[in-house]
Amino acid sequence: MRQKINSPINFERRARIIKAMAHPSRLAMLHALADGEKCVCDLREIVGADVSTVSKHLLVMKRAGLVADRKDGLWVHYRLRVPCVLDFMTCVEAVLDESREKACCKIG
Amino acid sequence: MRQKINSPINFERRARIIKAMAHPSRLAMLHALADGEKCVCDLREIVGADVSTVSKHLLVMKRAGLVADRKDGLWVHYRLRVPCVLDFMTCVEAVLDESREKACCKIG
DNA sequence: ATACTATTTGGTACTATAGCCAAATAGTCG
DNA sequence: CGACTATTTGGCTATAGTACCAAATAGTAT
Repeated sequence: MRQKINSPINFERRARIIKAMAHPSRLAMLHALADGEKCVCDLREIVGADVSTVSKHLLVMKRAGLVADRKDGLWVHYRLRVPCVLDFMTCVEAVLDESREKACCKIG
Repeated sequence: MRQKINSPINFERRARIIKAMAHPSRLAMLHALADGEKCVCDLREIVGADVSTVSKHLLVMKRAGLVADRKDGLWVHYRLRVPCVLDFMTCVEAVLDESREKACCKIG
């Protein structure tokens, strides 16, 4: 049975997913995964943090359902599970643009 | 001059916006604002928290550029500034669906 | 000015998140 | 097995976010 769109429980579930994206390093990783899966070591280089930190970030995103992993020998490869999350960035940029407009160019 | 799409500073800016959405009450408010502006008192009823809490949530979203406010006598009306943020919910639901599928119906 | 209403701000207690180091686990290769 | 590499986990500290109450602010109306 489907939840009502505006039931509190639904907002909690959605917030968990959105929260899992709400970190610069995690956004950078999602962006990097756009062109295919990457091992933790690759992602570590991209975000430039301790491997353990990166691993924990990935766990957060995995639990949220944003990424999936695949073990291959010593390496664990992560991949985007629902690529549409990246499309959202266009809208996020629109928020930034709108803010810039209001901050610098509006008269009165 | 435009920032490179994957510059660290850009991920920070985007994370700030996404973080401002990453709370059940704030999502509920954004959803409620879809059909036009609402006063703080309306939003308070919708989320069922202390007015001061609601006010602080709104400040977070205002600073992020998600909502704008307009004073009218005693009331302050908030409105969505960039409605496309709500379109993202379709994708968030896809993440939830994908998770449900993997959890319950996949064989092997 | 006083009484009243809507909203914001300050303070504080509580919980959650992030980062790093060190240690544990898992797999490869000689 | 022992040495080595990739990743995860545990533990700790620092920082950030949340919620409520109480007090301050702002506007209306008498």
